[in-house]
Amino acid sequence: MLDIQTIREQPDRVKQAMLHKGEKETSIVDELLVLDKQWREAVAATDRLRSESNQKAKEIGTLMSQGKKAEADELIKFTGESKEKIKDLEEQLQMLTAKRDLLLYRIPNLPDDSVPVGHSPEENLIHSTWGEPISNQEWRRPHWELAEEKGWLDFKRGVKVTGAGFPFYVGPLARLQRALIQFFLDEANDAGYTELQTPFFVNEDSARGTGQIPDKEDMMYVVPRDEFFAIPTAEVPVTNFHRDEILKETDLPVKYVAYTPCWRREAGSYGKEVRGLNRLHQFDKVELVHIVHPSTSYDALESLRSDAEQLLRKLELPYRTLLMCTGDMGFTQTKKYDLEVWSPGQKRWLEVSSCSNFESFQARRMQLRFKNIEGQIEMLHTLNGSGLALPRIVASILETYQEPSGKVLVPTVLQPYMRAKELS
RNA sequence: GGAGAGGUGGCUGAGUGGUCGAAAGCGGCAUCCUGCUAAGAUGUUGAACCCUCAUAAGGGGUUCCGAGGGUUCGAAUCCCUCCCUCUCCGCCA
Repeated sequence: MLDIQTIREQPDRVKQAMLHKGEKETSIVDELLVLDKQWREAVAATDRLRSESNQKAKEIGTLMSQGKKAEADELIKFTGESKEKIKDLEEQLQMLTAKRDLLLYRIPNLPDDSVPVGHSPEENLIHSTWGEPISNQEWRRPHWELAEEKGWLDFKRGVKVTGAGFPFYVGPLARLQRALIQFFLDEANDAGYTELQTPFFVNEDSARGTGQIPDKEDMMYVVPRDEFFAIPTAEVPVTNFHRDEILKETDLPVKYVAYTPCWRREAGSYGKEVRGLNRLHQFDKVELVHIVHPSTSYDALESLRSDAEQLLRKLELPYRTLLMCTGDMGFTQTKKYDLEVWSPGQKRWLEVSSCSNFESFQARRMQLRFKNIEGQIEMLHTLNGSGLALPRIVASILETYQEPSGKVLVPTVLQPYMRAKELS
């Protein structure tokens, strides 16, 4: 959610940003400003009347204690009448607030000036590439073929037990995942992140805090009986950790890492894109979150990206980093990098991390603030990025470390965790 | 899951219908004092929103005593629903 102040003062800048983010209409900005004006007038009117009524109610108390019943009765008549009026005004105000907020929630975050303007994925900027993507090796098989043949991945039983998109990882592959999680967490700890183990279910307030509801409600699994949501990413519990809190400036920056499973309904996904481990309903992910002083959030974004990139480098998996253009980066971000790992068996890039700055967009919604050295209260900036999402890393390892014989080697950094040099 | 108790400001904790945004203590901050590892004195000290205003300082107003409703001219105080905490029982890794 944007600061209403920004919209009041720079409506044209907001409209421009909306167009750059691919919105077709900017008229809601004007609608919002009209409503905002009405809302403020209504607030003023309500407050004035209430003030008057409060004043009189106090006098009644005094008069009563002095035994001046007749005078008190007259005032009671007056306050009794204003009570009705206040009720009407309050109803009006509530309606205006709801309408205003509805529009406010529909206005996207403003892209940073360093973000390329564009409307399609083709306009994303290739920020950098690392390693040599393997091509011309037709013998390399996609991970699902190899892994199912070896019995390391069991989709069929996953379907039997739960449904599509809930595979079993068996033996070496289960251990590879555990090794990756451990490796990612250890690296993050070394880089100064505080590890959190979080709830895997959250309540409605938390889902709203990070913006999963109202608009992305359909992505989450719901536990109706207890009104919980299965988390679609650790971002939800981790960022909500400090919801409604005022941190001290001296505590900043705050950096968290958390491993969690993630559940996503992924309604509407199908076909080649979702083969094998490419897209699942349940997957594991290690998530990095920064909560920082507003003046440092863009430096934090670079450091977050670099932390995630280091993991791929240590795993020796060729990857590229994209700077997402305005139209491809989503509603809540001001700047976003995607990390894509090369999948030589599928001959395509797979997104394994997405590092974003939200500035105060999430923080405002969550009332996540800090008290600065002068004692004033300001919104914090939040950032997050995957470090990293497991299934596509596993896919890429199965294809990159594959040998013509079908043997799969273990990346050097994982060998101590796996206590083995190859998967078997 | 059953029975009981309770949820007040950064913390402890008073307050059971009117002058209570809330006593007191602790903590924090500021100043002063003291030459000794910290003590004392004085003052100050919650948040959100609206208006005023030079996007200053300051001022005015409204709301917030777990959350949401209700009763009342008036609610931290009374009633209802929900959430949470504690104690006992039950169950359980």
